[in-house]
Amino acid sequence: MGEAARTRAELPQAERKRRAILDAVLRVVAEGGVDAVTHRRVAAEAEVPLGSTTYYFASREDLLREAFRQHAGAVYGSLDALADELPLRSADDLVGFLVELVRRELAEPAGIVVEYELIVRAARDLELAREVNAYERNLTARLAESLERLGVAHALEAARTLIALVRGFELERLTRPSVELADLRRRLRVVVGALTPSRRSA
Amino acid sequence: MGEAARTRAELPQAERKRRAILDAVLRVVAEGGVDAVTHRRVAAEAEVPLGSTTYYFASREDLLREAFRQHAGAVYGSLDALADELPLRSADDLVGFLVELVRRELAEPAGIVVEYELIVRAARDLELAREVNAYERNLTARLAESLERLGVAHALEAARTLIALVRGFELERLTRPSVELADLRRRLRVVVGALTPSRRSA
DNA sequence: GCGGGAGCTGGACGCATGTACACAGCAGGT
DNA sequence: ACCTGCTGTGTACATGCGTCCAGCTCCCGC
Repeated sequence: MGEAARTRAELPQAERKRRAILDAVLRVVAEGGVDAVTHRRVAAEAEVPLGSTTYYFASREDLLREAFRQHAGAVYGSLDALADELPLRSADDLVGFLVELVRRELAEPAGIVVEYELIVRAARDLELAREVNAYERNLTARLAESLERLGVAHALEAARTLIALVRGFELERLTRPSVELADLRRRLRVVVGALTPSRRSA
Repeated sequence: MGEAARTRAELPQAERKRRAILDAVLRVVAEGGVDAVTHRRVAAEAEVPLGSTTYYFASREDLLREAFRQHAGAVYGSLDALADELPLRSADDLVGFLVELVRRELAEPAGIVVEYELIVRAARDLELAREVNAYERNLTARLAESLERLGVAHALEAARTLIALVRGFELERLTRPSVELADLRRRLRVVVGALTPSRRSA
């Protein structure tokens, strides 16, 4: 083994502890917002000693940044899973895909709160903004690729439009849980209809 | 005078101080986020004694809620002002109106940060959520009324779609200031085109 | 002009926080 | 078998917080 693996199976365990801490951060953010992320609270939530949070992460900012990265990874995972389940063959598939994606996110609202909580914070934290940007670019690129395969013109711009629409919906729902997915579906149908030239409304 | 006006011109002065404190809260939120809103920081920013913030407002939540109400009032004001300047006579006017509205908001980015910062917080604060909801309903109703005058079908739903789109754009811009208003204009044109039946794309 | 009381203030208190650091525990080398 | 050095931990400290409240200031009523 190289120099990195100092003791028998040490690094894997350290990595597991790191993950546990980051998961705890995400749970705390979902429950109490970014403000609630304190070393003590996170350590208690992750059931690790107080010193661990400062030992594994340089600062509170570092903690939040890495936690967002972890969240992003989880989102990529569910995106891939959904893409396997619902292949995109037409514009109608696209609407269904996006609605189902949001439906799953809403089933576990922690992720949504985390995402917006950290996006807003990123407006004041340059490093976090970098992380968020990478995430956004990734999402946009994935969607744009699908759109291109569907023959949508200006795929990148169209992807941004759709994401903005979904974001606006989720934001709306954050404070008004009565908004239904059917509303999102209707909006998406209108916009997707306008984006795909082959489809007629009447 | 009635029982309310205890001393000569006392209430006006008290009201002025209240406003000064709320303005200070908005500035602090814009600069450092909701976390940064502490009695000491706000008092310093408003140049009032420390005790004033607890004297005039029951709690930190109360402070934030009322500050949001103040922000909402300011937005209504600029909406009215803009409506006087740019009367809506066609769908093209609508796109121009919304873009100009966002342009003015971006010119003073504090308002945008405040809005999203507090919306996200409202996900965990029921009272604040009530306030935010009233604001959203007001905005939506105003826009819907204009849409109806333009002959747009399902005006309320269309208004929500447009607002979601704008929100998504502003959120995007929060972490990627390079996004241009021209992008928003293009997106709005597509969507408004789809919403207004009388207009053809080609 | 002055007594009284309401509006207002700022210092003090108890508490939670981030961080630093002295030390424990363990594994490998000798 | 001991030494060595590193990973990981819990305690201690300074700081900054929200809140409380004793008392000051100021102005009306007399």
